[in-house]
Amino acid sequence: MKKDSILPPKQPDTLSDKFQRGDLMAEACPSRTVLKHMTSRWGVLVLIALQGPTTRRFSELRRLIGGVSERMLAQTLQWLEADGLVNRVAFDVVPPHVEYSLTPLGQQAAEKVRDLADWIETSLPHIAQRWAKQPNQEGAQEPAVSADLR
Amino acid sequence: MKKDSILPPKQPDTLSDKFQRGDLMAEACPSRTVLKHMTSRWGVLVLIALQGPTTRRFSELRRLIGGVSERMLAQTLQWLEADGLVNRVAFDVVPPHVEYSLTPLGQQAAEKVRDLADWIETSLPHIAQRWAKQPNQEGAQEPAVSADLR
DNA sequence: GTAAGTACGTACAGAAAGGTAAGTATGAAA
DNA sequence: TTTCATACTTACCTTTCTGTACGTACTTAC
Repeated sequence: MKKDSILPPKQPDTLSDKFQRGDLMAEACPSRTVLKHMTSRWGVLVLIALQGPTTRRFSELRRLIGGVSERMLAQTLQWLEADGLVNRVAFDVVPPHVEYSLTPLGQQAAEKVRDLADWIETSLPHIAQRWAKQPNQEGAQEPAVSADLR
Repeated sequence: MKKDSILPPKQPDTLSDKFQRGDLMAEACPSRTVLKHMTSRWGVLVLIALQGPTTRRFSELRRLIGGVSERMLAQTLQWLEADGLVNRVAFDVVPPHVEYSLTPLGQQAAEKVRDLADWIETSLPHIAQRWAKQPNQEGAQEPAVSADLR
Protein backbone atom coordinates (compact mmCIF):
# COMPACT_ATOMS: atom_id res chain seq x y z
CA MET A 1 0.00 0.00 0.00
CA LYS A 2 2.66 2.48 -0.76
CA LYS A 3 1.39 4.59 -3.55
CA ASP A 4 3.55 7.57 -2.94
CA SER A 5 6.50 5.95 -1.33
CA ILE A 6 8.38 5.66 -4.59
CA LEU A 7 9.06 9.33 -4.61
CA PRO A 8 7.81 11.73 -2.03
CA PRO A 9 6.28 14.72 -3.79
CA LYS A 10 8.32 17.24 -1.94
CA GLN A 11 10.35 17.54 1.16
CA PRO A 12 11.56 20.77 2.58
CA ASP A 13 14.15 18.79 4.44
CA THR A 14 15.90 17.50 1.40
CA LEU A 15 17.32 20.94 1.04
CA SER A 16 19.81 20.42 3.76
CA ASP A 17 20.49 17.03 2.30
CA LYS A 18 21.55 18.64 -0.90
CA PHE A 19 24.37 20.36 0.82
CA GLN A 20 25.64 17.29 2.55
CA ARG A 21 25.37 14.98 -0.39
CA GLY A 22 23.94 15.43 -3.82
CA ASP A 23 21.01 13.42 -5.08
CA LEU A 24 21.09 12.95 -8.79
CA MET A 25 17.58 11.56 -8.87
CA ALA A 26 16.23 14.84 -7.58
CA GLU A 27 15.35 17.21 -10.36
CA ALA A 28 16.59 20.37 -8.74
CA CYS A 29 19.80 19.01 -7.30
CA PRO A 30 22.91 20.95 -8.35
CA SER A 31 24.76 17.70 -8.82
CA ARG A 32 22.98 17.45 -12.14
CA THR A 33 25.07 20.37 -13.32
CA VAL A 34 28.30 18.64 -12.45
CA LEU A 35 27.10 15.52 -14.18
CA LYS A 36 26.25 17.57 -17.22
CA HIS A 37 29.69 19.10 -17.42
CA MET A 38 31.55 15.87 -16.83
CA THR A 39 29.46 13.81 -19.20
CA SER A 40 29.16 16.44 -21.86
CA ARG A 41 30.28 15.39 -25.27
CA TRP A 42 33.83 16.56 -24.69
CA GLY A 43 34.00 16.62 -20.91
CA VAL A 44 34.81 12.96 -20.59
CA LEU A 45 37.52 13.11 -23.19
CA VAL A 46 39.09 16.25 -21.78
CA LEU A 47 39.34 14.74 -18.33
CA ILE A 48 40.94 11.63 -19.72
CA ALA A 49 43.34 13.56 -21.90
CA LEU A 50 44.47 15.55 -18.89
CA GLN A 51 45.37 12.47 -16.91
CA GLY A 52 49.03 11.87 -16.45
CA PRO A 53 51.91 13.75 -14.88
CA THR A 54 52.39 16.41 -17.53
CA THR A 55 50.38 19.53 -18.13
CA ARG A 56 48.74 20.00 -21.49
CA ARG A 57 48.46 23.00 -23.71
CA PHE A 58 45.28 24.02 -25.45
CA SER A 59 46.19 23.05 -28.96
CA GLU A 60 47.82 19.92 -27.70
CA LEU A 61 44.49 18.86 -26.26
CA ARG A 62 42.82 19.79 -29.47
CA ARG A 63 45.05 17.43 -31.38
CA LEU A 64 44.62 14.67 -28.84
CA ILE A 65 40.86 14.74 -28.87
CA GLY A 66 39.73 13.91 -32.34
CA GLY A 67 37.03 16.21 -33.65
CA VAL A 68 36.82 18.91 -31.00
CA SER A 69 36.47 22.41 -32.24
CA GLU A 70 38.39 25.19 -30.55
CA ARG A 71 35.19 26.72 -29.33
CA MET A 72 33.94 23.57 -27.64
CA LEU A 73 37.30 22.73 -26.15
CA ALA A 74 37.54 26.17 -24.64
CA GLN A 75 34.04 25.99 -23.24
CA THR A 76 34.47 22.53 -21.82
CA LEU A 77 37.69 23.54 -20.14
CA GLN A 78 35.96 26.56 -18.64
CA TRP A 79 33.15 24.44 -17.27
CA LEU A 80 35.54 22.03 -15.67
CA GLU A 81 37.65 24.84 -14.35
CA ALA A 82 34.62 26.47 -12.77
CA ASP A 83 33.77 23.17 -11.12
CA GLY A 84 37.26 22.99 -9.67
CA LEU A 85 38.35 19.99 -11.67
CA VAL A 86 40.83 21.68 -13.95
CA ASN A 87 43.70 24.08 -13.33
CA ARG A 88 44.52 26.77 -15.82
CA VAL A 89 47.82 28.59 -15.78
CA ALA A 90 48.35 31.32 -18.31
CA PHE A 91 51.76 32.79 -19.06
CA ASP A 92 51.75 36.34 -20.22
CA VAL A 93 53.91 35.84 -23.24
CA VAL A 94 53.58 36.98 -26.76
CA PRO A 95 52.40 33.86 -28.43
CA PRO A 96 49.88 32.78 -25.82
CA HIS A 97 50.93 29.92 -23.62
CA VAL A 98 48.47 28.22 -21.28
CA GLU A 99 48.91 25.04 -19.34
CA TYR A 100 46.04 22.86 -18.23
CA SER A 101 46.10 20.16 -15.60
CA LEU A 102 43.81 18.35 -13.23
CA THR A 103 43.20 19.46 -9.69
CA PRO A 104 43.21 16.76 -7.01
CA LEU A 105 39.45 16.73 -7.28
CA GLY A 106 39.74 16.51 -11.02
CA GLN A 107 42.04 13.53 -10.79
CA GLN A 108 39.43 11.66 -8.82
CA ALA A 109 36.84 12.59 -11.39
CA ALA A 110 39.10 11.56 -14.22
CA GLU A 111 39.58 8.14 -12.70
CA LYS A 112 35.86 7.45 -12.62
CA VAL A 113 35.42 8.67 -16.10
CA ARG A 114 38.41 6.72 -17.26
CA ASP A 115 36.96 3.53 -15.83
CA LEU A 116 33.81 4.17 -17.77
CA ALA A 117 35.73 4.91 -20.94
CA ASP A 118 37.86 1.82 -20.57
CA TRP A 119 34.80 -0.30 -20.14
CA ILE A 120 33.23 1.12 -23.25
CA GLU A 121 36.37 0.65 -25.28
CA THR A 122 36.76 -2.97 -24.28
CA SER A 123 33.07 -3.75 -24.51
CA LEU A 124 32.61 -2.15 -27.87
CA PRO A 125 33.02 -5.39 -29.79
CA HIS A 126 30.11 -6.94 -27.93
CA ILE A 127 27.92 -3.98 -28.53
CA ALA A 128 28.88 -3.41 -32.12
CA GLN A 129 28.26 -7.04 -32.82
CA ARG A 130 24.75 -6.52 -31.58
CA TRP A 131 24.25 -3.51 -33.79
CA ALA A 132 25.13 -5.60 -36.78
CA LYS A 133 22.24 -7.90 -36.07
CA GLN A 134 19.67 -5.30 -35.17
CA PRO A 135 19.10 -2.67 -37.87
CA ASN A 136 19.74 0.99 -37.41
CA GLN A 137 19.21 3.18 -34.43
CA GLU A 138 21.59 5.84 -33.10
CA GLY A 139 20.93 9.50 -33.45
CA ALA A 140 18.56 9.17 -36.35
CA GLN A 141 15.29 7.46 -35.80
CA GLU A 142 13.66 6.77 -39.05
CA PRO A 143 10.00 5.79 -39.15
CA ALA A 144 11.14 2.27 -38.54
CA VAL A 145 8.69 -0.54 -38.93
CA SER A 146 7.05 -0.84 -35.56
CA ALA A 147 7.87 -4.06 -33.88
CA ASP A 148 4.59 -5.78 -33.16
CA LEU A 149 5.10 -6.71 -29.58
CA ARG A 150 1.48 -6.70 -28.76
CA MET B 1 47.39 12.52 -40.98
CA LYS B 2 47.93 11.12 -37.61
CA LYS B 3 49.93 12.82 -34.92
CA ASP B 4 49.23 10.63 -31.97
CA SER B 5 52.74 10.73 -30.68
CA ILE B 6 51.80 13.23 -28.00
CA LEU B 7 50.11 10.50 -26.05
CA PRO B 8 52.33 8.00 -24.36
CA PRO B 9 52.10 5.09 -26.76
CA LYS B 10 50.26 2.62 -24.63
CA GLN B 11 49.34 0.43 -27.54
CA PRO B 12 49.96 0.35 -31.24
CA ASP B 13 47.10 2.06 -32.92
CA THR B 14 46.40 -0.22 -35.78
CA LEU B 15 43.27 -0.51 -37.79
CA SER B 16 42.41 -3.91 -36.46
CA ASP B 17 42.80 -2.50 -32.97
CA LYS B 18 39.83 -0.30 -33.51
CA PHE B 19 37.67 -3.27 -34.14
CA GLN B 20 38.93 -5.20 -31.20
CA ARG B 21 38.90 -2.29 -28.85
CA GLY B 22 37.32 1.10 -29.23
CA ASP B 23 39.29 4.30 -29.15
CA LEU B 24 37.32 7.18 -27.80
CA MET B 25 39.92 9.72 -28.84
CA ALA B 26 39.37 8.78 -32.46
CA GLU B 27 36.72 10.90 -34.06
CA ALA B 28 35.12 8.18 -36.13
CA CYS B 29 35.15 5.43 -33.54
CA PRO B 30 31.73 3.88 -32.87
CA SER B 31 32.49 3.84 -29.18
CA ARG B 32 31.54 7.50 -29.21
CA THR B 33 27.97 6.45 -29.86
CA VAL B 34 27.90 4.21 -26.83
CA LEU B 35 29.39 6.98 -24.76
CA LYS B 36 26.73 9.32 -26.03
CA HIS B 37 23.91 7.01 -25.05
CA MET B 38 25.32 6.17 -21.65
CA THR B 39 26.24 9.70 -20.74
CA SER B 40 23.17 11.29 -22.20
CA ARG B 41 21.20 13.44 -19.85
CA TRP B 42 18.99 10.56 -18.76
CA GLY B 43 21.13 7.57 -19.69
CA VAL B 44 23.17 7.69 -16.51
CA LEU B 45 20.12 7.98 -14.32
CA VAL B 46 18.24 5.21 -16.09
CA LEU B 47 21.12 2.80 -15.68
CA ILE B 48 21.38 3.60 -12.01
CA ALA B 49 17.66 3.34 -11.46
CA LEU B 50 17.67 -0.09 -13.04
CA GLN B 51 20.29 -1.41 -10.68
CA GLY B 52 19.07 -3.84 -8.10
CA PRO B 53 17.37 -7.19 -8.11
CA THR B 54 13.90 -6.09 -9.17
CA THR B 55 12.66 -5.15 -12.58
CA ARG B 56 11.19 -1.72 -13.11
CA ARG B 57 8.16 -0.59 -14.95
CA PHE B 58 8.10 2.42 -17.21
CA SER B 59 6.12 4.75 -15.05
CA GLU B 60 7.98 3.56 -12.03
CA LEU B 61 11.20 4.72 -13.63
CA ARG B 62 9.53 7.95 -14.54
CA ARG B 63 8.72 8.61 -10.92
CA LEU B 64 12.13 7.57 -9.74
CA ILE B 65 14.02 9.85 -12.08
CA GLY B 66 13.02 13.37 -11.29
CA GLY B 67 12.22 15.47 -14.31
CA VAL B 68 12.23 12.96 -17.14
CA SER B 69 9.51 13.31 -19.69
CA GLU B 70 7.85 10.21 -21.05
CA ARG B 71 9.28 10.91 -24.45
CA MET B 72 12.85 11.10 -23.24
CA LEU B 73 12.56 8.12 -20.96
CA ALA B 74 11.22 6.03 -23.80
CA GLN B 75 13.96 7.14 -26.13
CA THR B 76 16.72 6.60 -23.63
CA LEU B 77 15.45 3.12 -22.86
CA GLN B 78 15.38 2.35 -26.55
CA TRP B 79 18.94 3.49 -27.00
CA LEU B 80 20.16 1.39 -24.15
CA GLU B 81 18.14 -1.55 -25.31
CA ALA B 82 19.62 -1.28 -28.77
CA ASP B 83 23.07 -1.23 -27.24
CA GLY B 84 22.29 -4.41 -25.38
CA LEU B 85 22.39 -2.87 -21.93
CA VAL B 86 18.71 -3.06 -21.11
CA ASN B 87 16.15 -5.83 -21.32
CA ARG B 88 12.58 -5.07 -22.19
CA VAL B 89 9.80 -7.55 -21.55
CA ALA B 90 6.30 -6.62 -22.61
CA PHE B 91 3.25 -8.49 -21.43
CA ASP B 92 0.33 -8.55 -23.74
CA VAL B 93 -2.23 -7.36 -21.26
CA VAL B 94 -4.89 -4.77 -21.44
CA PRO B 95 -3.37 -1.99 -19.43
CA PRO B 96 0.14 -2.19 -20.85
CA HIS B 97 2.70 -3.83 -18.63
CA VAL B 98 6.39 -3.70 -19.46
CA GLU B 99 9.31 -4.68 -17.31
CA TYR B 100 12.78 -3.26 -17.72
CA SER B 101 15.98 -4.66 -16.33
CA LEU B 102 19.70 -4.63 -16.98
CA THR B 103 21.45 -7.19 -19.11
CA PRO B 104 24.72 -8.60 -17.78
CA LEU B 105 26.49 -6.07 -19.96
CA GLY B 106 24.23 -3.37 -18.65
CA GLN B 107 25.05 -4.27 -15.08
CA GLN B 108 28.71 -3.72 -15.76
CA ALA B 109 27.90 -0.43 -17.37
CA ALA B 110 25.69 0.58 -14.49
CA GLU B 111 28.48 -0.07 -12.03
CA LYS B 112 30.84 2.28 -13.78
CA VAL B 113 28.21 4.92 -14.07
CA ARG B 114 27.19 4.43 -10.49
CA ASP B 115 30.76 4.97 -9.33
CA LEU B 116 30.79 8.21 -11.19
CA ALA B 117 27.45 9.25 -9.78
CA ASP B 118 28.48 8.38 -6.26
CA TRP B 119 31.59 10.43 -6.62
CA ILE B 120 29.63 13.41 -7.82
CA GLU B 121 27.09 13.13 -5.05
CA THR B 122 29.69 12.95 -2.33
CA SER B 123 31.92 15.57 -3.89
CA LEU B 124 29.15 18.02 -4.51
CA PRO B 125 29.76 19.95 -1.31
CA HIS B 126 33.33 20.69 -2.36
CA ILE B 127 32.26 21.81 -5.77
CA ALA B 128 29.25 23.80 -4.66
CA GLN B 129 31.37 25.53 -2.11
CA ARG B 130 33.64 26.60 -4.91
CA TRP B 131 30.72 27.92 -6.94
CA ALA B 132 29.74 30.10 -4.05
CA LYS B 133 33.10 31.79 -4.03
CA GLN B 134 33.58 32.25 -7.73
CA PRO B 135 31.28 34.76 -9.40
CA ASN B 136 28.33 33.09 -11.01
CA GLN B 137 29.25 31.08 -14.00
CA GLU B 138 27.78 29.41 -17.01
CA GLY B 139 25.82 26.38 -16.00
CA ALA B 140 26.52 27.01 -12.37
CA GLN B 141 23.52 27.77 -10.34
CA GLU B 142 22.65 29.85 -7.40
CA PRO B 143 21.67 28.04 -4.25
CA ALA B 144 17.90 27.79 -4.20
CA VAL B 145 17.98 29.00 -0.65
CA SER B 146 20.89 30.95 0.65
CA ALA B 147 21.53 28.57 3.46
CA ASP B 148 25.23 28.84 3.99
CA LEU B 149 26.80 25.76 5.30
CA ARG B 150 29.71 26.90 7.25
C1' DG C 1 56.52 39.41 -47.35
C1' DT C 2 53.60 36.00 -46.46
C1' DA C 3 52.06 32.06 -43.94
C1' DA C 4 51.62 29.61 -39.73
C1' DG C 5 51.12 28.88 -34.84
C1' DT C 6 49.17 30.33 -30.25
C1' DA C 7 44.72 30.60 -27.16
C1' DC C 8 41.17 32.01 -27.21
C1' DG C 9 36.31 35.47 -28.01
C1' DT C 10 32.45 36.32 -30.72
C1' DA C 11 28.74 36.22 -34.17
C1' DC C 12 25.96 33.44 -36.84
C1' DA C 13 23.52 29.28 -38.19
C1' DG C 14 22.30 24.62 -38.48
C1' DA C 15 21.67 20.36 -35.78
C1' DA C 16 20.25 17.99 -31.99
C1' DA C 17 18.17 17.48 -27.69
C1' DG C 18 14.35 18.11 -25.03
C1' DG C 19 9.57 19.49 -23.46
C1' DT C 20 4.34 19.76 -24.07
C1' DA C 21 0.23 18.15 -25.43
C1' DA C 22 -2.52 14.98 -27.48
C1' DG C 23 -3.92 10.35 -28.90
C1' DT C 24 -4.49 4.97 -28.24
C1' DA C 25 -6.96 0.77 -26.06
C1' DT C 26 -8.90 -1.00 -22.06
C1' DG C 27 -10.07 -2.17 -17.32
C1' DA C 28 -10.89 -0.51 -12.82
C1' DA C 29 -11.96 2.78 -9.43
C1' DA C 30 -14.76 6.85 -8.05
C1' DT D 1 -20.31 8.13 -16.37
C1' DT D 2 -16.26 10.30 -15.85
C1' DT D 3 -11.71 9.85 -14.58
C1' DC D 4 -7.36 7.49 -13.94
C1' DA D 5 -3.55 4.52 -14.95
C1' DT D 6 -0.54 2.04 -18.30
C1' DA D 7 3.25 2.44 -22.00
C1' DC D 8 4.12 4.38 -25.23
C1' DT D 9 3.96 7.32 -30.23
C1' DT D 10 3.62 11.37 -32.85
C1' DA D 11 3.51 16.24 -34.07
C1' DC D 12 5.02 20.59 -32.99
C1' DC D 13 7.84 23.89 -30.93
C1' DT D 14 11.59 25.78 -27.92
C1' DT D 15 16.01 25.50 -25.94
C1' DT D 16 20.53 24.06 -25.97
C1' DC D 17 24.50 22.42 -28.30
C1' DT D 18 27.94 22.50 -31.57
C1' DG D 19 30.52 23.83 -35.69
C1' DT D 20 32.36 27.41 -39.00
C1' DA D 21 34.40 31.38 -39.81
C1' DC D 22 36.73 35.33 -38.59
C1' DG D 23 39.48 38.46 -35.53
C1' DT D 24 43.54 39.28 -32.32
C1' DA D 25 48.59 40.46 -31.24
C1' DC D 26 52.77 39.02 -31.97
C1' DT D 27 56.73 35.90 -33.23
C1' DT D 28 59.02 32.59 -35.92
C1' DA D 29 59.76 30.18 -40.12
C1' DC D 30 60.01 30.10 -45.15
